[in-house]
Amino acid sequence: MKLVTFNINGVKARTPVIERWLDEAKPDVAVFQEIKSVDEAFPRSVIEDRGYQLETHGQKGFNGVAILSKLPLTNVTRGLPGDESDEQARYIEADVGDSGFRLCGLYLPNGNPAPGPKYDYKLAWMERLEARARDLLARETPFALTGDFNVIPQPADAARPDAWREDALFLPQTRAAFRRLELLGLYDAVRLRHPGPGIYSFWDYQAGARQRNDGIRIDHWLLSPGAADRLQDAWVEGAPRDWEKPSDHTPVWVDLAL
DNA sequence: ATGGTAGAAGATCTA
Repeated sequence: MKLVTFNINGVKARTPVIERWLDEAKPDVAVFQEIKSVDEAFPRSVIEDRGYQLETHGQKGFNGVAILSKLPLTNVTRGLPGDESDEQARYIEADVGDSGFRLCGLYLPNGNPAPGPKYDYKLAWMERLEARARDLLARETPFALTGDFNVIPQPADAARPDAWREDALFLPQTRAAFRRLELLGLYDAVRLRHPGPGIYSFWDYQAGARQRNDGIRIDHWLLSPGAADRLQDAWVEGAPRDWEKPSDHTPVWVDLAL
Protein backbone atom coordinates (compact mmCIF):
# COMPACT_ATOMS: atom_id res chain seq x y z
CA MET A 1 0.00 0.00 0.00
CA LYS A 2 1.45 3.31 -1.09
CA LEU A 3 1.11 6.20 1.31
CA VAL A 4 2.41 9.70 0.77
CA THR A 5 2.79 13.01 2.58
CA PHE A 6 2.65 16.26 0.64
CA ASN A 7 2.74 19.85 1.86
CA ILE A 8 0.65 21.35 -0.94
CA ASN A 9 0.91 25.02 0.18
CA GLY A 10 -2.67 26.04 -0.48
CA VAL A 11 -5.36 23.71 -1.82
CA LYS A 12 -7.05 26.33 -4.02
CA ALA A 13 -3.86 27.47 -5.75
CA ARG A 14 -2.67 23.88 -6.06
CA THR A 15 -5.81 22.21 -7.44
CA PRO A 16 -4.40 21.69 -10.98
CA VAL A 17 -1.24 20.12 -9.55
CA ILE A 18 -3.25 17.93 -7.17
CA GLU A 19 -5.49 16.66 -9.96
CA ARG A 20 -2.59 15.77 -12.26
CA TRP A 21 -0.60 14.24 -9.41
CA LEU A 22 -3.44 12.06 -8.10
CA ASP A 23 -4.13 10.78 -11.63
CA GLU A 24 -0.47 9.97 -12.29
CA ALA A 25 0.82 8.83 -8.90
CA LYS A 26 -2.37 7.11 -7.68
CA PRO A 27 -1.58 6.98 -3.94
CA ASP A 28 -3.72 4.71 -1.78
CA VAL A 29 -3.46 7.22 1.06
CA ALA A 30 -2.26 10.83 1.04
CA VAL A 31 -1.74 13.29 3.87
CA PHE A 32 -1.77 16.99 3.01
CA GLN A 33 -0.40 19.94 4.97
CA GLU A 34 -0.93 23.67 4.57
CA ILE A 35 -4.31 23.35 2.89
CA LYS A 36 -4.83 27.01 3.93
CA SER A 37 -8.59 26.61 3.75
CA VAL A 38 -11.56 26.25 6.03
CA ASP A 39 -13.24 22.85 5.73
CA GLU A 40 -16.33 24.34 4.04
CA ALA A 41 -14.23 25.81 1.21
CA PHE A 42 -12.11 22.71 0.48
CA PRO A 43 -12.69 21.54 -3.13
CA ARG A 44 -13.92 18.15 -1.99
CA SER A 45 -15.07 16.85 -5.38
CA VAL A 46 -11.51 17.03 -6.75
CA ILE A 47 -10.64 14.36 -4.20
CA GLU A 48 -13.89 12.43 -3.79
CA ASP A 49 -14.57 12.07 -7.53
CA ARG A 50 -11.32 10.10 -7.73
CA GLY A 51 -12.55 7.56 -5.20
CA TYR A 52 -11.01 8.90 -2.01
CA GLN A 53 -12.55 9.38 1.39
CA LEU A 54 -11.55 12.87 2.54
CA GLU A 55 -11.13 14.08 6.11
CA THR A 56 -10.04 17.67 6.64
CA HIS A 57 -8.99 19.80 9.58
CA GLY A 58 -8.70 23.34 8.27
CA GLN A 59 -8.67 26.92 9.44
CA LYS A 60 -8.85 30.32 7.83
CA GLY A 61 -5.79 31.47 5.94
CA PHE A 62 -3.01 29.32 7.34
CA ASN A 63 -2.11 25.79 8.34
CA GLY A 64 -4.68 23.03 7.83
CA VAL A 65 -4.22 19.28 7.28
CA ALA A 66 -6.16 16.53 5.51
CA ILE A 67 -6.16 12.79 4.90
CA LEU A 68 -7.31 11.20 1.62
CA SER A 69 -7.76 7.45 1.44
CA LYS A 70 -9.09 4.77 -0.87
CA LEU A 71 -9.48 2.56 2.22
CA PRO A 72 -12.03 3.54 4.84
CA LEU A 73 -10.90 6.09 7.43
CA THR A 74 -12.40 5.60 10.88
CA ASN A 75 -11.96 6.98 14.40
CA VAL A 76 -10.89 10.33 12.97
CA THR A 77 -9.62 12.84 15.54
CA ARG A 78 -8.57 16.43 14.96
CA GLY A 79 -6.02 18.43 16.94
CA LEU A 80 -2.94 17.34 18.88
CA PRO A 81 -3.81 16.41 22.47
CA GLY A 82 -2.24 18.24 25.39
CA ASP A 83 -3.33 21.87 25.05
CA GLU A 84 -7.03 22.74 24.85
CA SER A 85 -6.14 26.38 24.14
CA ASP A 86 -4.25 25.52 20.91
CA GLU A 87 -6.48 26.59 18.02
CA GLN A 88 -4.04 26.02 15.16
CA ALA A 89 -5.15 23.26 12.75
CA ARG A 90 -1.99 21.18 12.50
CA TYR A 91 -2.92 17.59 13.36
CA ILE A 92 -5.30 14.81 12.29
CA GLU A 93 -5.39 11.09 13.05
CA ALA A 94 -7.35 8.18 11.61
CA ASP A 95 -7.40 4.41 11.41
CA VAL A 96 -6.76 3.31 7.82
CA GLY A 97 -8.56 0.16 6.64
CA ASP A 98 -9.28 -2.63 9.09
CA SER A 99 -5.76 -3.75 10.05
CA GLY A 100 -5.53 -1.50 13.12
CA PHE A 101 -2.99 0.79 11.46
CA ARG A 102 -3.27 4.39 12.70
CA LEU A 103 -2.05 7.34 10.64
CA CYS A 104 -1.09 10.66 12.22
CA GLY A 105 -0.85 13.61 9.83
CA LEU A 106 0.96 16.64 11.21
CA TYR A 107 2.12 20.10 10.30
CA LEU A 108 4.68 20.94 12.94
CA PRO A 109 5.14 24.66 13.71
CA ASN A 110 7.91 26.42 11.80
CA GLY A 111 9.16 28.17 14.94
CA ASN A 112 10.94 31.15 13.39
CA PRO A 113 12.10 33.55 14.58
CA ALA A 114 14.08 31.76 17.28
CA PRO A 115 14.33 32.49 20.10
CA GLY A 116 10.86 33.87 20.73
CA PRO A 117 7.25 32.87 21.37
CA LYS A 118 6.93 31.05 18.06
CA TYR A 119 9.92 28.89 18.89
CA ASP A 120 8.55 28.22 22.38
CA TYR A 121 5.30 27.07 20.73
CA LYS A 122 7.25 24.76 18.40
CA LEU A 123 9.14 23.10 21.25
CA ALA A 124 5.98 22.74 23.36
CA TRP A 125 4.20 21.22 20.34
CA MET A 126 7.03 18.70 19.91
CA GLU A 127 6.72 17.72 23.58
CA ARG A 128 3.01 17.11 23.06
CA LEU A 129 3.79 15.05 19.94
CA GLU A 130 6.24 12.94 21.93
CA ALA A 131 3.56 12.33 24.58
CA ARG A 132 1.11 11.30 21.86
CA ALA A 133 3.69 8.92 20.36
CA ARG A 134 4.23 7.35 23.79
CA ASP A 135 0.49 6.72 24.14
CA LEU A 136 0.32 5.16 20.68
CA LEU A 137 3.36 2.96 21.35
CA ALA A 138 1.65 1.60 24.46
CA ARG A 139 -1.17 0.27 22.26
CA GLU A 140 1.24 -1.99 20.38
CA THR A 141 -0.57 -1.57 17.07
CA PRO A 142 1.29 -0.18 14.05
CA PHE A 143 1.19 3.54 13.40
CA ALA A 144 3.01 6.30 11.55
CA LEU A 145 3.67 9.94 12.25
CA THR A 146 3.97 11.76 8.95
CA GLY A 147 3.92 15.26 7.56
CA ASP A 148 5.88 18.47 7.44
CA PHE A 149 7.95 18.28 10.63
CA ASN A 150 9.80 21.55 9.93
CA VAL A 151 12.87 19.72 11.26
CA ILE A 152 16.18 19.14 9.46
CA PRO A 153 17.33 16.10 11.44
CA GLN A 154 21.01 16.05 10.46
CA PRO A 155 23.55 18.11 8.47
CA ALA A 156 23.22 15.55 5.65
CA ASP A 157 19.59 16.64 5.30
CA ALA A 158 20.54 20.09 3.99
CA ALA A 159 22.52 21.13 0.92
CA ARG A 160 24.02 24.00 2.92
CA PRO A 161 23.71 23.11 6.60
CA ASP A 162 25.70 26.15 7.69
CA ALA A 163 22.99 28.42 6.27
CA TRP A 164 20.48 26.87 8.71
CA ARG A 165 22.54 26.94 11.93
CA GLU A 166 20.47 29.70 13.55
CA ASP A 167 17.16 28.59 12.05
CA ALA A 168 14.33 27.07 14.10
CA LEU A 169 14.33 24.08 11.70
CA PHE A 170 17.91 23.14 12.59
CA LEU A 171 18.71 24.49 16.07
CA PRO A 172 20.14 21.90 18.49
CA GLN A 173 17.00 21.97 20.65
CA THR A 174 14.85 21.22 17.58
CA ARG A 175 17.05 18.34 16.46
CA ALA A 176 17.19 16.97 20.01
CA ALA A 177 13.39 16.93 20.21
CA PHE A 178 13.21 15.04 16.90
CA ARG A 179 15.87 12.65 18.14
CA ARG A 180 13.80 12.00 21.28
CA LEU A 181 10.97 10.83 19.01
CA GLU A 182 13.35 8.42 17.29
CA LEU A 183 14.70 7.23 20.64
CA LEU A 184 11.18 6.14 21.59
CA GLY A 185 11.72 3.47 18.94
CA LEU A 186 10.39 5.20 15.83
CA TYR A 187 12.08 4.77 12.45
CA ASP A 188 12.78 7.54 9.93
CA ALA A 189 11.68 5.57 6.85
CA VAL A 190 13.46 7.62 4.18
CA ARG A 191 16.71 7.73 6.18
CA LEU A 192 16.43 3.97 6.69
CA ARG A 193 16.19 3.29 2.95
CA HIS A 194 18.53 6.10 1.83
CA PRO A 195 21.35 6.47 4.37
CA GLY A 196 23.37 8.90 2.25
CA PRO A 197 23.12 12.70 1.98
CA GLY A 198 21.33 14.75 -0.66
CA ILE A 199 17.70 13.64 -0.23
CA TYR A 200 15.51 16.77 0.00
CA SER A 201 11.76 17.44 0.20
CA PHE A 202 11.68 21.26 0.19
CA TRP A 203 13.27 23.92 -1.97
CA ASP A 204 12.50 27.59 -1.33
CA TYR A 205 10.72 29.51 -4.09
CA GLN A 206 13.40 32.19 -3.80
CA ALA A 207 16.85 32.58 -5.32
CA GLY A 208 16.53 29.59 -7.66
CA ALA A 209 16.82 27.12 -4.81
CA ARG A 210 15.35 24.25 -6.82
CA GLN A 211 17.57 24.86 -9.85
CA ARG A 212 20.63 24.89 -7.59
CA ASN A 213 19.30 21.88 -5.62
CA ASP A 214 19.61 24.00 -2.48
CA GLY A 215 17.14 21.83 -0.56
CA ILE A 216 16.35 20.48 2.87
CA ARG A 217 14.66 17.30 4.07
CA ILE A 218 11.87 18.30 6.46
CA ASP A 219 8.92 16.08 5.41
CA HIS A 220 9.20 12.75 7.17
CA TRP A 221 7.73 9.36 7.96
CA LEU A 222 8.35 8.11 11.50
CA LEU A 223 7.21 4.50 11.74
CA SER A 224 6.37 2.50 14.83
CA PRO A 225 8.27 -0.79 15.15
CA GLY A 226 5.29 -2.74 13.80
CA ALA A 227 4.95 -0.41 10.82
CA ALA A 228 8.72 -0.45 10.16
CA ASP A 229 8.54 -4.26 9.98
CA ARG A 230 6.13 -3.79 7.08
CA LEU A 231 8.22 -1.16 5.22
CA GLN A 232 8.79 -2.18 1.61
CA ASP A 233 10.26 1.06 0.31
CA ALA A 234 10.53 4.79 0.93
CA TRP A 235 11.35 7.56 -1.54
CA VAL A 236 10.96 11.22 -2.44
CA GLU A 237 9.15 12.13 -5.67
CA GLY A 238 10.98 15.19 -6.98
CA ALA A 239 9.16 15.76 -10.29
CA PRO A 240 6.09 17.71 -9.05
CA ARG A 241 8.46 20.41 -7.72
CA ASP A 242 9.21 21.26 -11.39
CA TRP A 243 5.61 21.43 -12.62
CA GLU A 244 3.86 24.71 -13.35
CA LYS A 245 2.78 26.55 -10.19
CA PRO A 246 4.34 23.95 -7.86
CA SER A 247 4.30 23.68 -4.11
CA ASP A 248 7.66 24.43 -2.51
CA HIS A 249 7.52 20.88 -1.05
CA THR A 250 7.40 17.60 -2.94
CA PRO A 251 5.72 14.25 -2.10
CA VAL A 252 7.45 11.78 0.25
CA TRP A 253 6.34 8.15 -0.06
CA VAL A 254 6.34 4.88 1.82
CA ASP A 255 5.18 1.48 0.64
CA LEU A 256 3.87 -0.52 3.60
CA ALA A 257 2.72 -4.15 3.50
CA LEU A 258 -0.49 -3.51 5.44
C1' DA B 1 23.34 43.37 4.85
C1' DT B 2 19.76 42.78 1.76
C1' DG B 3 16.36 40.80 -1.01
C1' DG B 4 14.82 37.38 -3.45
C1' DT B 5 8.96 34.24 -3.97
C1' DA B 6 4.46 32.52 -2.88
C1' DG B 7 -0.47 32.04 -0.76
C1' DA B 8 -4.49 33.91 1.38
C1' DA B 9 -6.65 37.58 2.96
C1' DG B 10 -7.76 41.91 2.05
C1' DA B 11 -3.97 46.55 2.42
C1' DT B 12 -0.23 42.23 6.16
C1' DC B 13 1.17 37.97 7.97
C1' DT B 14 3.33 33.45 7.50
C1' DA B 15 6.65 30.67 5.62
